[in-house]
Amino acid sequence: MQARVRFAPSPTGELHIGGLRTALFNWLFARHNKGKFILRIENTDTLRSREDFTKSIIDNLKWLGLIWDEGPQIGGEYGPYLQSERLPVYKRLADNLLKEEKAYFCYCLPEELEQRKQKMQKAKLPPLYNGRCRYLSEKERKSLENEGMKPAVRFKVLQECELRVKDLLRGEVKFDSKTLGDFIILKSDGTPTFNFANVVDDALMRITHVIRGDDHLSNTPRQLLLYQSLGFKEPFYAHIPMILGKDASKLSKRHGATSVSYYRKEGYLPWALINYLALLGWSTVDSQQFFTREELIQKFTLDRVNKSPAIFDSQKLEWMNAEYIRKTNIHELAELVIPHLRERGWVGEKIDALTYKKIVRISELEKDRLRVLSDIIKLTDFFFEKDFPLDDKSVEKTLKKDYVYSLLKKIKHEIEKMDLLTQDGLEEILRRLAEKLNLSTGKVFHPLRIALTGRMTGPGLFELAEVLGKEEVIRRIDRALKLLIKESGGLSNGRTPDSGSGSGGSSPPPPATH
RNA sequence: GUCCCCAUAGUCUAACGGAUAGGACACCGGGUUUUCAUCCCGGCGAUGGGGGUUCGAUUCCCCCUGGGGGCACCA
Repeated sequence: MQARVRFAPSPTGELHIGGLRTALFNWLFARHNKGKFILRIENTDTLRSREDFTKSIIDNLKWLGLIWDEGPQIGGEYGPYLQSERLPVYKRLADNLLKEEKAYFCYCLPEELEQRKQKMQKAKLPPLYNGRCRYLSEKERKSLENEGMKPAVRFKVLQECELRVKDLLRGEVKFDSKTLGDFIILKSDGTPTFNFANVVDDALMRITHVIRGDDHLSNTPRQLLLYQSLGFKEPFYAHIPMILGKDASKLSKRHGATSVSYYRKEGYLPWALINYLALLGWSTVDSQQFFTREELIQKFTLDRVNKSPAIFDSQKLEWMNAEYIRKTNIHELAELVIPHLRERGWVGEKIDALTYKKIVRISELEKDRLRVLSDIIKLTDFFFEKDFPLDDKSVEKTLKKDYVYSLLKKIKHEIEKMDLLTQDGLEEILRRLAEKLNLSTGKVFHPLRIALTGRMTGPGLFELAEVLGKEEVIRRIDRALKLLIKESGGLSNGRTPDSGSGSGGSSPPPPATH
């Protein structure tokens, strides 16, 4: 028998990290077993379901490469795959249950139910439905109906019995039907509830293995009852551990970003996300960390899925993303980085050959510093903006040393003599200059770095200077010189500069004259 | 409250009932580098508690504790 599994998100929000992990395990299971992976949209909550969420979920799954074999947009022989298009199916099966007296109409109002529930909780009783509408006579029903009451359909939990969930991960889990209580299968507006729609669709879509979050384990006995009453064969179950937030409660918005869209926007690579998530609750004997797609499919089996919940560690995800960025070749990386540059307004829709070359080179230079793709923005402003800001601390600590003014002048002079500013050429000039002035190389490199980039950190000085080009480098040195003139104007008006290095022998720059 | 699930370092995890309890992230130290990052080397750090079973328990059983989830006309 061919394995058929499904991912059945409800479009009441963005695709969630936890949902994605469930989708991933299903997908891996299907691919590993050469079975089918089915996508079904559970949009029976008419109030909260939104079409744009459906679109977004579908879009994100595609982005991640978790492609389904049957489902929205591609169809399949067990469709439709949107629950909102399957209403007649649920109605028909609910009618059958009514006819067989396995279900009954319930006229209780939501407010009544809520009140009763609270009472029972106060009395420290399990808050189950009390069965008020279970034994209504035909007459009573008619009169309620005449009052215009729209009933819900409630499933009758008849016999007291032990329900056994055969879970592939946890073994046999037993439940007592007494703890269940009659539950609604069709709401008064005619839409099915989760337990009902889920069972009906899984059965009709020939789902063989239900792989889903641990939080559904306690729903399973109700579903088992439905399978039996409907005359369907129950599937195999695998309840995988949930993903928790830092405080070990169910991962939710208050733990920070949980939507796949967010990670996509930030610049996480789809496979990094998948690789990281695969390791949350699953592992190989040797604790292998990195997997190619083929490897993961080949190695993934349910029997190596852990039973205990896992805390989502965004730091490790970030590390893994950085690892994958480093493994990306520079042309691919450039392509990945371009949308971020575009969004920032640093490049336009059309990119000419020269700009493209520059982006490729910058990607290469910054590669080791990127943890997420959007980091490119804060790292490379000096490559794209003429008037990038200078870091105050760096200016204070390094640029304002009194030997720097004359040093920068000399560097500028040397550069002006070059035909073309090349990486090697600049290095030679600066090293020679350092030797001549009896300065350590650092003393020469650092001030120039700040003049060119505004900060102490970044790619190799010679490399980045070559990207900037001769003219721009000179312009930036001038900018720094002007700044020093202004600053020292202030200094000569009272404050004394804290003593400089002594070597270098430069005279203090002239006071500003404006 | 009740039912169910879970329990190895801060985090993710490995370990036929038999190793100094292994790996990864984070953290700390050192080295390489013009800086940052990368890279390399090293370090810190765990079987929740109590009972059994056994020659021997991380591993099997029971109790306790702790955490989580369900008990909706949400999914």
